[in-house]
Amino acid sequence: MKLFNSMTMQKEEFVPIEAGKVSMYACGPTVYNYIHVGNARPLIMFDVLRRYFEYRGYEVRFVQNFTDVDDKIIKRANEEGVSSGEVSEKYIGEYYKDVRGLGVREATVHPRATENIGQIIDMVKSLIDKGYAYEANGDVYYRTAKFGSYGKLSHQPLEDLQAGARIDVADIKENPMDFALWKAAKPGEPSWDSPWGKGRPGWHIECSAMSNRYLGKTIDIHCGGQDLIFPHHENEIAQSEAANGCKFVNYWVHNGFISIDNKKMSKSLNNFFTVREAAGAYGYDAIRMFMLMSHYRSPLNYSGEILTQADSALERLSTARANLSFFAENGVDSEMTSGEKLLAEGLDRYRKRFCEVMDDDLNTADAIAVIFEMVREINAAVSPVSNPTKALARVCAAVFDDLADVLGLPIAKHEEDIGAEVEKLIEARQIARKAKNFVEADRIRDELKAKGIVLEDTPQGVKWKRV
RNA sequence: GGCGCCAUAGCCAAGUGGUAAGGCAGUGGACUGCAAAUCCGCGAGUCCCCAGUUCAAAUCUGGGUGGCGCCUCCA
Repeated sequence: MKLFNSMTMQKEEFVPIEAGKVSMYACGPTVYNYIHVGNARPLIMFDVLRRYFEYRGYEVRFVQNFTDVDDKIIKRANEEGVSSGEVSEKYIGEYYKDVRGLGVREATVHPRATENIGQIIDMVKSLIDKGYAYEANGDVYYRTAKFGSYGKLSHQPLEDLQAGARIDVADIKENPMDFALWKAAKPGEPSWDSPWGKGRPGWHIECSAMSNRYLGKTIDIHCGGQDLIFPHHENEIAQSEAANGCKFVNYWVHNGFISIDNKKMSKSLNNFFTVREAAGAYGYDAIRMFMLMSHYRSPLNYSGEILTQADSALERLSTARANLSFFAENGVDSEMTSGEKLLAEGLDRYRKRFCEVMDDDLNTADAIAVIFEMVREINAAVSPVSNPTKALARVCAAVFDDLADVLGLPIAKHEEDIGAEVEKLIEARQIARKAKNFVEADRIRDELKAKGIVLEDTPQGVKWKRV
């Protein structure tokens, strides 16, 4: 499999540190608000990356943290007159609701910064001991000038970064580019005891400490949004490599942004839609489909129109899958015909093509195209006209489900019970149809449609679906 | 100023040297009592523009134009 590595800026063949295993770290949310649609992209895309590794037989250890102590959380807590712990607890809960709705599986571990203060302090101490950090008025800063390759991920030498940096005259830092590892406590803030007095961790050190604790000194893949490259990921490299004396990450994988009216969706521009809002209007499923339909590194413009398009596309897949369930129940009860056997065997080529495109830097847009092509063939073969066997419908469903599961495509696989009352109406309509009483038949169909149930007549029986 | 990204049909979007995938929308036909769904068919002659390399360029090179991002908390 090839992945685009932001460090080398090219696609590279993925070679795991340990055969058959993958360690992945993703920077998780700072929990002071609902997540927005832009935040959902890495969650969904790296969930797909993880699922695909598993599909290919890897054992994946995936760690995603919660930043649950931070200026913004404290600010929010003060505004609402509650503790910062209450704020983070609330939004961790809301995060899980959205993530479940989006079909994102839970990580192997979801560590919290506040559960790792000891590890963080140890790492800061180690950096001071090695000369990579210094204490100033209860704060501890990273000495960027000491880390020779600072800037290697963002491909900007330290001098260029300094040229663009604003310089605070009263700054206690040795260098404007130095960043805080530990912040001295201010009154009313959550704090922990440390060798430098009471304080709390800086943002960047959390991820270094947690990836080290849960995944080890060197990890296979570190992922996140492109806007984390600088300074966050750059700083993680400086911290981890200085403290551990070895390479931090083998593959840096970054997703592109979601924009609105061609401007980056961001909290600072206040041009974002929360996942909750978008899901309310178009459904969680449409959001996931929207993300999957393009490559994870491409810029993606959010609009209501495209979410509607994504939902329509998904509807076609859901209909096809429901059709397979229908014929698995109502198909011919015999062995597959020779023609069907041939078709069933041919389905493997879709599986193969699916893997080929996914192997090429996780090309989910192509992967979806492969599924659509497969669906076209299946729809033709498993239809009222072809009168297929149950066996064929089941084989098609199995392949369909396998591929859909890799992408986490939200496709309902099993129809729930329709209810006795509706079944009676469907039966009454069938009697009316047989008697050529189409006025009555259409009346019943309209009645059910008003209840959100759409009927389709086939020689094999009446199909229904909720809309 | 430094670094980087993007430009393909009405809309979304793959494709990085060899006759332009896929989806949404639209439209013609088949099927249906009528529908719905489905299947078959139809749409890019400037793949932003110009020049170059090549037997061959959406794809490579150079130069434009337009848009975006990072350099500051941000997925």
